[in-house]
Amino acid sequence: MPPLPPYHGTAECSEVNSSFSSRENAPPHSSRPPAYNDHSSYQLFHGPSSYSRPPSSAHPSAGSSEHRPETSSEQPPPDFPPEISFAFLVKFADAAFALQQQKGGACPSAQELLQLADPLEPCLLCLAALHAKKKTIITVSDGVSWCRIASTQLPPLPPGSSDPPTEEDLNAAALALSGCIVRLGNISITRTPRGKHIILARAFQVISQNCQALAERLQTQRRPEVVFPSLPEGGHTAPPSSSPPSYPPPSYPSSAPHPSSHPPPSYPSSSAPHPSSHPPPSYPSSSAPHPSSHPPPSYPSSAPHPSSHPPPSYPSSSAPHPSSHPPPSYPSSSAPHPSSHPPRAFSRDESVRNAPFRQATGEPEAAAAVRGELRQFPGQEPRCTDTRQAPAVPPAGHQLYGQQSRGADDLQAPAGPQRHQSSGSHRSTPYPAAGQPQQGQHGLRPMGAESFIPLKDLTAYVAKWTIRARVDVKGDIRKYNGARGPGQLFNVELKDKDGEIRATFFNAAVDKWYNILQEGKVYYFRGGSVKPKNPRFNHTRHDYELTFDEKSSIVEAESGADIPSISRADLVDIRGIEEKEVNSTVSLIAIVHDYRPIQSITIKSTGQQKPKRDVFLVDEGGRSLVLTLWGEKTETLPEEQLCQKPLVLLKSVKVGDWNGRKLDSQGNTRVELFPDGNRAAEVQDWWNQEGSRRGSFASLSGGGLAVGRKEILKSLEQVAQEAAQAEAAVLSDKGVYATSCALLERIGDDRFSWPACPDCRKKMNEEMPRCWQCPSCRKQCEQPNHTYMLNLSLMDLTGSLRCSCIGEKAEEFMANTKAETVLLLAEHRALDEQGRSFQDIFADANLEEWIFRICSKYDSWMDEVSIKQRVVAAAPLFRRVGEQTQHRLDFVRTAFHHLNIPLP
DNA sequence: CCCCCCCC
Repeated sequence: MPPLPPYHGTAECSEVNSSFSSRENAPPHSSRPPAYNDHSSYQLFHGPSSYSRPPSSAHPSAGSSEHRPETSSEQPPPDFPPEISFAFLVKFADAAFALQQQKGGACPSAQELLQLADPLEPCLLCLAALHAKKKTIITVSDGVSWCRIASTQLPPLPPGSSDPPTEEDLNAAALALSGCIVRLGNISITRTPRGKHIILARAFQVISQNCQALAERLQTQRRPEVVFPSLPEGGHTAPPSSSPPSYPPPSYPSSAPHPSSHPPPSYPSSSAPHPSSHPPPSYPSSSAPHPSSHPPPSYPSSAPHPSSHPPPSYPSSSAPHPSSHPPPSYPSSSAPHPSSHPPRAFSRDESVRNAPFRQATGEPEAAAAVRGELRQFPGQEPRCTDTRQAPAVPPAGHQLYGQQSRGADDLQAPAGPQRHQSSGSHRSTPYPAAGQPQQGQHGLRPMGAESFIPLKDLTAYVAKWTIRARVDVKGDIRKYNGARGPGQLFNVELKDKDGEIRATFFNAAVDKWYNILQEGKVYYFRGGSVKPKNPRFNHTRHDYELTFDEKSSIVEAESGADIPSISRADLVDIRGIEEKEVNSTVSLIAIVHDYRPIQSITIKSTGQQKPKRDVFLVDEGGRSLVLTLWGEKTETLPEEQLCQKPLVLLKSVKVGDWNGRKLDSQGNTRVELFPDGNRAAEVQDWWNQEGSRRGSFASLSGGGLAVGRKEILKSLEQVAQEAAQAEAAVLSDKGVYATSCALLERIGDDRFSWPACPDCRKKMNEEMPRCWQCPSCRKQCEQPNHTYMLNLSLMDLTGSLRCSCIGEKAEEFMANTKAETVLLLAEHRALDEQGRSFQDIFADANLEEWIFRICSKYDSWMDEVSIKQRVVAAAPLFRRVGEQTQHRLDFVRTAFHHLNIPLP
């Protein structure tokens, strides 16, 4: 297709103009130019093209036209079929606007918009098509502009094709779509994190094949791509309208009912599997045609349906606009615009300029941050050629410690675990020169008196040495089975003023020294052996390591104030951990703002039990991060401390990547309550003044899902494929985990919970009113624990995926409402405090984009084993469609203003 | 002489 821009792979395209128009909704108005007809607003947003253009006097959208793409000034060919139009997308706006009026200014819900847009079946001329990666990419035109639409449906195959069809068959079939008029079913528009728009058609159907000549003619002419007005970042799925097409501009009065120029679509409604002669492409396990992608429209009969009801005519005398926005009086076109949204230009370029997400949209910080990370994954749009890259979201409150001077900022040496009780008193202790041991405070002259050497000077070639060092970290005792039988050992990390080294104690030395050595204290060490370290296991800043035995000499030193405990330069803040590589080691100071009970975990490899406790850390960045304390480290933070939300220093914790980022204690982790130093004071001050007043913190890990930079996002197709290819052992055990960015198209609202046993979670039976029994564990209680089991339909460019979501995680999709509440709403047909019915709660969840953590596992039901997907965590990506609608409505007002049309 | 670092 030489005149058409090359296909870049992702059906990215084209935003069809979904902006708002006045059209039929516009009242008759004296200033309205005669040429202002059904399509003038289309031009307004679409650029100077094609359809009859309003005189420029009525079209003063200054500042916008120069941003528009060059568009052809041609009319569509006169023989162009009337059903072909992009206007269906524009219609949506009218209907939404009308609905907003009806709702007294409130935004239509996503569900309402969806119903407005029903049946979502525009007809367009196919100029070109191709089939790739189970997608059919159709380039369609309305005679003036073009866009691409992706569908997961196969192109219709000629009879006699092999089954399953080969790639060649599919490509040939796609090619044959050129010149056909296709009806596109079940359309949605989504916006990718990088601002591209993707139009998806769940299904398409060829309704006429004899427009080849038309298509060829158009293919040889350069025609503009349809461009959406630039929407705010976070722009989102807009179910477009598809009322009976109205092209070319007819001359019916603007307020008249829409002439229904077409018979109702002859194929079943969009919710049914498409009756194509060929089955839809089959994805592993998940790709069956969506059985109920849209509920049957239960649209209130009084609502204006764009295709069946005359749109409201908004008499100019009507009451003041009930919108929450400034009453738009719009006295004249020269008056300052009252809208908070300036007239917008409608080019992609502008959407780039608007890119700084948070500022532009007030989007929640977490979502912006997630998106900031998403921009790190060009793989999400593999062939995306544009270079726009919104600036990374700067981590709020982020501070750099690396450049700080040492010394004053360094933490002072702790005297032991209860250091905070004697804070700061060591600071004035004069620093003794190395090699000149001090007189003991009690006249005691320790054996180190002869001299000691700095750690950094210690090598295998120093014959007889004494060192003076702090036990910076004392590791746990570890049992092992070596070549020479079982043994035990522990490590310490020794530190002096300007060096560090690791030392190990084996077997008898463990018995002798483990209890004597105390973390944080300073000792003179003598009689150890020095050997080169193995850098694979030992990451200290020293080339050697030490071994002490039971005959070594270790004597506590009198003071250690000269040896800083930890340098501020070594401390990271929580936001900084996002950047850290998985498995790296970090140290930080933070507040423990929450904690979980100690659990006993069975270690898979050994079968032994190990205690574990999750605690939640926060610092002035406001991000929460979970730290798992393992084994004996659980004892470092006892409950009575935890409940006071203490300040802690964590030295050498490992960065993990479960649900984003987390931390794990290691054998050599040091946990210190109430550390000293500037950094400690900083965090504590923040907590005292601000943090402690906040109820919750956005999580970098744990409950909510934050996608770390290193996380690879997978398409739903990949998720299903990789699950299908995974080892059976993994699928039946842990499951295969993947993270995906997708649209939550719908949550099934029939059977969304089960009465779970509070003890074993099995389904309980109600033996009699207020008497439930668990058939599994025999527990009896008055009230079961109603637990969500949601059926989610996810959708992305590559297809759809059915997932379940169980338990508390599911509450996130349900406006944080408990299953029991939703059940009650359903039972009593009641409304909650926000006036929502149970269907509203489901409806409001639809069409939101999330980052999903999906676990694929074997599941057996009725003796049949299949792979099931479960959402184990999710982070919202964009704001609601409804919010976007609000923005678009503002946009309409601006347009009305510029057209000199008074708003009703 | 160890060198494991865990669980959802």
